[in-house]
Amino acid sequence: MTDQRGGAALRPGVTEAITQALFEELAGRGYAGTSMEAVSRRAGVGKAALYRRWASKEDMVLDIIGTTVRSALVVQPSTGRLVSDLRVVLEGIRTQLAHPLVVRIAPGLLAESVINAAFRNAVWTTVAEPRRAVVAEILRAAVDRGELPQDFNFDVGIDLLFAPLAFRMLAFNQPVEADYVDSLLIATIAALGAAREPGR
Amino acid sequence: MTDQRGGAALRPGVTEAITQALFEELAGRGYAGTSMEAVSRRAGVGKAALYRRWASKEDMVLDIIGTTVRSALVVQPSTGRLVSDLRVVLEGIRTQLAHPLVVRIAPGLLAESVINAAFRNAVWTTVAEPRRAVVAEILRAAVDRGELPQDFNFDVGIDLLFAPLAFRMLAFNQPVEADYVDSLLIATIAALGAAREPGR
Amino acid sequence: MTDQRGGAALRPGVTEAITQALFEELAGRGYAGTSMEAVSRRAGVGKAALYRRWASKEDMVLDIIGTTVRSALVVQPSTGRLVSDLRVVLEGIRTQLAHPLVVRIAPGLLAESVINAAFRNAVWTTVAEPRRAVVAEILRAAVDRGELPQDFNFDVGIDLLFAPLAFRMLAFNQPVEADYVDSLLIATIAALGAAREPGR
Amino acid sequence: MTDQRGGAALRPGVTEAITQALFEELAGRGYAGTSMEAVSRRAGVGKAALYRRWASKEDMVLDIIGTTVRSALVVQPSTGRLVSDLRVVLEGIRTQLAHPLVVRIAPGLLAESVINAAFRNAVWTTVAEPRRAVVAEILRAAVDRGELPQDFNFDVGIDLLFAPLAFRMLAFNQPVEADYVDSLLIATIAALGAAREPGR
DNA sequence: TTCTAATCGAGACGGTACGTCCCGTCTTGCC
DNA sequence: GGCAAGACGGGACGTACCGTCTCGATTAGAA
Repeated sequence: MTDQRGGAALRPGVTEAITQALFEELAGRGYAGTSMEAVSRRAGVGKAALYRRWASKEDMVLDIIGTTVRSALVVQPSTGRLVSDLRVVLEGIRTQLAHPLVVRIAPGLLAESVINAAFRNAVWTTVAEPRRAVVAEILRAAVDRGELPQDFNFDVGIDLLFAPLAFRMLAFNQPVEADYVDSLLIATIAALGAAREPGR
Repeated sequence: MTDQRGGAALRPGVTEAITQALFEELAGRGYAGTSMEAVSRRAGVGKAALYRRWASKEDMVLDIIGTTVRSALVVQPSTGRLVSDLRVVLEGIRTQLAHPLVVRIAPGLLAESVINAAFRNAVWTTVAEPRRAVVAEILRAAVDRGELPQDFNFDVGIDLLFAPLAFRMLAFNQPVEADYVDSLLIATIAALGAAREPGR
Repeated sequence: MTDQRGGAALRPGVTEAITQALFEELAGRGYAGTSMEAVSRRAGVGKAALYRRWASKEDMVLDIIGTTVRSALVVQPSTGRLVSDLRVVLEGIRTQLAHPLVVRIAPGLLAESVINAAFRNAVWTTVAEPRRAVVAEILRAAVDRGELPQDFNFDVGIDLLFAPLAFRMLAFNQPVEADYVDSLLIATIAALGAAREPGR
Repeated sequence: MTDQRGGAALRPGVTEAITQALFEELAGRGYAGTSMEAVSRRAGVGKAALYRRWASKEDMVLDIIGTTVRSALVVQPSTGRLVSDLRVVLEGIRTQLAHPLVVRIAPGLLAESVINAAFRNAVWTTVAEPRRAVVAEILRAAVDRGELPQDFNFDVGIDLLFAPLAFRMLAFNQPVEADYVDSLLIATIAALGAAREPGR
């Protein structure tokens, strides 16, 4: 967003109205079905007010969603035991993905990120990376404690934890209950011990 | 497509030209960026020729892609050992997903299926289901041989095998080499023994 | 229409059905609004049946209408007096133009003839010319009898008789009663005596 | 055309470009052959720019042509003598109808007015009526001066003056020289004295 | 009677235009 | 200069006809 110089500043009330309208449109029509026209109409705002703030729909959505996602932090648990730490994280992820607004908005964003490189990078950076980092730290501590082998394969390990959950919930929109997470966790814990770097 | 009665039949050459053009458009612009207008233009065909065959873009893509996917069968391996059976299947999936045309077309289709229920069902039925069935049979045989526990959790198990691969390749477009499959396989095999029904 | 050799001849029943359908379409939608598609549909006939008989819509309409018009002959009156001869002709024209089918079809044909040279020539030849010829003969006889001057201007004279009637009824679709013809006739008779060749 | 309230006004330059393009299309292809698509293309303008100004082709043509025609006023002559007043008017009409642009555009408009009631009314109101009014006033003055009878039939009289000229030039596209007008005038003057109301 | 070729209906074919919608940009006039 | 409103050029939408072409299935004159 522009920082003002001589003239009038962007009015915050307008930005809020746009943000509100964007969420409603995304929830109701998905990312692809959301038009700048419709957002400006719903916000009771001129189209120029949108383009004055962001260069494109992509820009606007990444900015607004990014801000929201960054504020929904993932806690870094440290119970001292691998299984309970992971349970906290996975259950947190599941809860976030099951939130009604996320259920309706996230798939469209994933859809766009699948196609759109800029979008994908933004999603990876603001959504995936921080969550992977939390798990990476948990796993690193487990390696240090000897709960996991020294040549532990972090990529495969983290994928095994996140991918089933994310794929089920986002790509195929299937409801996932807490005991799926339990089963997943038990199985994955077993897997982690075997996940090693390929050229060992 | 209609089977004729008295009148003129849809000409196969035209259908072929459209199919060819559709693949090129999908590869070049993605599902969302593909327009009926552009397909008809590229195929050197009137727009009516498209609408005579399919009611909508969705219809057309699902029909043409569905036909192609159904013809790309997944072999049912039976080496008698769990690990080698799974390696065949996973490596087959990886190879299919790494095909240049699939790399460029599939993400857009996944994107649409994330948003569009009809699309999602079609993708689940023609793409996911048959591949999951192949793995389910392998796992069933392993249970029968005693390689896996009686209360083995098929859903979690199959997810563990497919999701990491699919999520990496489709959602985040990351290249996956054969040794990722190796690591994944080794880890997953260990996991499978622990994947049981929740209420055990 | 083709002369046959070995194969089948154009079936008269089909031609009749087309003729019937054409009149209905012309009456209902005008010349411009009449499509070959609609005619073939209404006639319960393939489009090819039309194009096998005529090269175009223009061709078809000129042929069918021309045949009908030629059969609606204008009688050549000879009462021996100018005024009564003209009254017979003008009243005949008025009656023809007032016929419900003519009211609904003729304007569209005039419309097309205004634009389309081939059409205009056909209308001039099959419709205007014979009627002008009848009046010309009446006027010629009147000149011979001394009722009109030797240097009588036939073009202007005939125009004066026909144009007001035709313009009112065809171009502006205004109803014309018999006493308009009376007034017109009385005035025109007076005019005719004064209609002479310009370079007299 | 709307008068603005809060938003953006229709830009006059665009309207001019459309007007220019419309005249060229009408002259080149006639009313029926003129498409909105072609006008927008020739004007270098989006189709929406047309539909923002007018609801349809009919609307657009009536508005643009009407404006032009209204600006081409007919002078009201008053030489004090019937024959010279009428000569001025008729010669003016002939000159207008002989203008190359009118020759190419007017017939198509007459054609449409023959078919289309709204069009016909507009043509009658903006084109015919004012010209008839001019002549009516001339004739009224002649009645007042005693040059024409008290029960003079204005309808027939005005028709006799205009119809031959208009029918020749518009319906049959025949060139009309000044001496045709002379002959017509002389004959018609004679007729006018005899044109009376039917039930006298 | 069989042959044979043009007829028939139906409708697919490549096009063009329709009138609408939305894109992202530009313009106007008020605050 | 921000703002609401909305016009701007552009392009895709799905539909309707255009005039031509392609089917099998009659149909009727010539052999």
